[in-house]
Amino acid sequence: MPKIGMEPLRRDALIRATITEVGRSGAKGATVSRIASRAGVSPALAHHYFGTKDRIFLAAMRHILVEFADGVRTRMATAKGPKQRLAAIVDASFDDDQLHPDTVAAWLAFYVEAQRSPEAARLLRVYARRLNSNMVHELRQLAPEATARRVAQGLASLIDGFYIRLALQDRMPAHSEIKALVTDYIALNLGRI
Amino acid sequence: MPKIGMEPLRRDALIRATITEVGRSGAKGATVSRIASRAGVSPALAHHYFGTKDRIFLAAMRHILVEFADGVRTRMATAKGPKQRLAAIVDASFDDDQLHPDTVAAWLAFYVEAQRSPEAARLLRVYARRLNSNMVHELRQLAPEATARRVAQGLASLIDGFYIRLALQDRMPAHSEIKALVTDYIALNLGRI
Amino acid sequence: MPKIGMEPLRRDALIRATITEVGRSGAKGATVSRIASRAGVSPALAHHYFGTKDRIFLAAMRHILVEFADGVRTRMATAKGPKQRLAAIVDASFDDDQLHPDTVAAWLAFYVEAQRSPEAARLLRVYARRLNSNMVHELRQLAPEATARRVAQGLASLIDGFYIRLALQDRMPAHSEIKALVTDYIALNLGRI
Amino acid sequence: MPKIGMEPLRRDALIRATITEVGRSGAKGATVSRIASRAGVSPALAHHYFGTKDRIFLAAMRHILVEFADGVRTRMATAKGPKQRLAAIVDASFDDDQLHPDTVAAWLAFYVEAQRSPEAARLLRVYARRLNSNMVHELRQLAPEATARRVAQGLASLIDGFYIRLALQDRMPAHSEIKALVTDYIALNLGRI
DNA sequence: AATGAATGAGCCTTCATTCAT
DNA sequence: AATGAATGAAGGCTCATTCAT
Repeated sequence: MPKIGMEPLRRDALIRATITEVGRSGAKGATVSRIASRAGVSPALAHHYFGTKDRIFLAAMRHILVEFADGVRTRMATAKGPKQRLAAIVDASFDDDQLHPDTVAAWLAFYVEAQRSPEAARLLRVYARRLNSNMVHELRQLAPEATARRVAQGLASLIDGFYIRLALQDRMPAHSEIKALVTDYIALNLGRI
Repeated sequence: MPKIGMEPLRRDALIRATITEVGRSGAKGATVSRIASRAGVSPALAHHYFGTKDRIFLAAMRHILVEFADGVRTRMATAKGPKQRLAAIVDASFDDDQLHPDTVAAWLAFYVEAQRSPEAARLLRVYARRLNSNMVHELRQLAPEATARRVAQGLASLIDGFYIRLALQDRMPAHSEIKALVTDYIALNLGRI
Repeated sequence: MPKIGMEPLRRDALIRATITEVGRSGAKGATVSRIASRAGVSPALAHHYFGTKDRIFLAAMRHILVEFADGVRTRMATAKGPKQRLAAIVDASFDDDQLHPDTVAAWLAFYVEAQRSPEAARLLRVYARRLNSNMVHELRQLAPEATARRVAQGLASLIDGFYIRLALQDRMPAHSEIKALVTDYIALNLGRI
Repeated sequence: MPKIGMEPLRRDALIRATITEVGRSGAKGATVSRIASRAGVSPALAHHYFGTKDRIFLAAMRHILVEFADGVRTRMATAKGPKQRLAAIVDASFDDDQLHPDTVAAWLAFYVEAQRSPEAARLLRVYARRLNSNMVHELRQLAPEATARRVAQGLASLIDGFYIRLALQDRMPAHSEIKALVTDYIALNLGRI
């Protein structure tokens, strides 16, 4: 019983199913069949909407990045001053939604997949640069240019590092503690301001 | 031209080929055929020596971890005092050998694979715990227990973060600069000692 | 030209192809490729419908056993008295359909395969017990319990023995003569009733 | 440490290993490697002595048939009169050695294999004919030619039938009971002589 | 006499993808 | 709009067999 206006719903369901499936079964285990079946549709429909598996993956990646960007933007809107705006970025990174195990695992899997997909790499680059320029822009108001660039590098690495460890290591600190560690990093680097 | 005593040579060649292949083609693209052919042998021989693809991967992972552990141990041997010993760990982490693009990529791929392989996860856990206990042990001589544990977490995350970014991001700082950033992290946290 | 409702047709074709192929090439020679190609489909489709080769084999075995059971049931329906019902079993066993060389050979091959497949063994056990209880039930009306059990054993063995010899020996008697030999066995054991 | 005069020992060990292995793992599961390893030698040596796997199997089959023939011959030597000589054949068939589960299973497996190996089929035919002519020869002294031929057929089938059922069915009667059933068959057919 | 080394051939199985309906 | 039907291509793995030592 085909209905009209189903397309956006199906696309969304498939994207969510992809993230969950990649998170749980890994990039290798996430077959089109499984993704489709999780979304409640046939594998053929997934191809109908996305063309290839790569494009399904790409769409899912884009979805994750957009959600993160939205999280940053929302928090930025109400933040006052560079310090609060830096905190907004950190907050968005360690938002409970973003830290859902499936999402973290999927993020990591996509991250790695990106090494072989130029398009995925481009996506990641765009996001990374935007994030970096955001950080540098705020940091520059608190420290010299060179320091700002340096701290931005460290900050991004620290965040990514916690992500990968959350995905793979057991015995990790609580989310709140992680956030505190990242915030500390900023404070330490800029001196007790 | 079959000779005797080939086994260790073949095993080694296959392990190296695995690391290179995983680094370049990813965990998915690294088929037994490609690995074997890179090692100059038939796929059947790879199975003859390792049994399954999983075990080939495991052996390669073990190889990477052992090499890293050796690097740490060697540097530790000549290091004097906790600060130098911490520096030894950082040094070993950013050794030029360890930072070879193929190795970094392979390390990352294995890291992710570990989410589905209990045995690989175990390997990683052992290595992570040893590293952590090493760090904590040194840090405890420079700061209170709680601080030591906290800094060790941040330190490990920072290192992992740089690794993943080295594998995936362009425009990364020079290795020396990265090492400086990590060293700074320790210094900042322990106060200018 | 894919049509709808193909599944039962394909399953059937594959099962028949399996029996023929196992009969002609043996259990070892009957590869999924050959079976599929005999059924006019790709090997992938065979897996699509049956999952594994084992399950294809199992389905084929079940088919043979069900056909035999049907033959018995049909003949039983119109048989009057225990002697006729015993004859019905013998008749069904040496029905021309059941005695088709491919079927006999397949039956034998499956019979042997069953030694390593618990599920196949279970299938065979069920069929053997049903057959035995059928025989004993009829024989008991013509002779004491102990005799009935004994003759049922001999009868089943005699039938199986002729089967295996039909599959493997040359210079076998005609089907009618075999049937007479089996019928004689009953008569001899129960006395000339 | 190669020794001289090892050949017959190795051949024998390999043949025995083949029978055991085929009995336990089936014709499919009995690989040259497993057979060789059970015999305590390398797979290469098995080929050195027998050339191909088929020839190893053939040798094992021949071994079983010869052992059976020896059993018959030995018992025949001391048997007096046709009835005792028929009993000798039955006795040899249900000798405890011949009924060892591995041997029965192997016998059956070879029996089936023979359908695809002309040489194995020839072996089997020779043995079957010799057995048949033995039986007929004795029976002819107790009954008319036609009866003798008929009973010989039934007798051989009954024996083969018990064999296959011993290999595959559970809940079989004791060996002694089986032997009695077979002996009864002869007596019933020849009248209470 | 015996084996470690090595491989070609082949099998089961999976999966992304296409197509007619 | 949606799917069942179907397959080509490829991958992991096994095994009989060969060969130099």
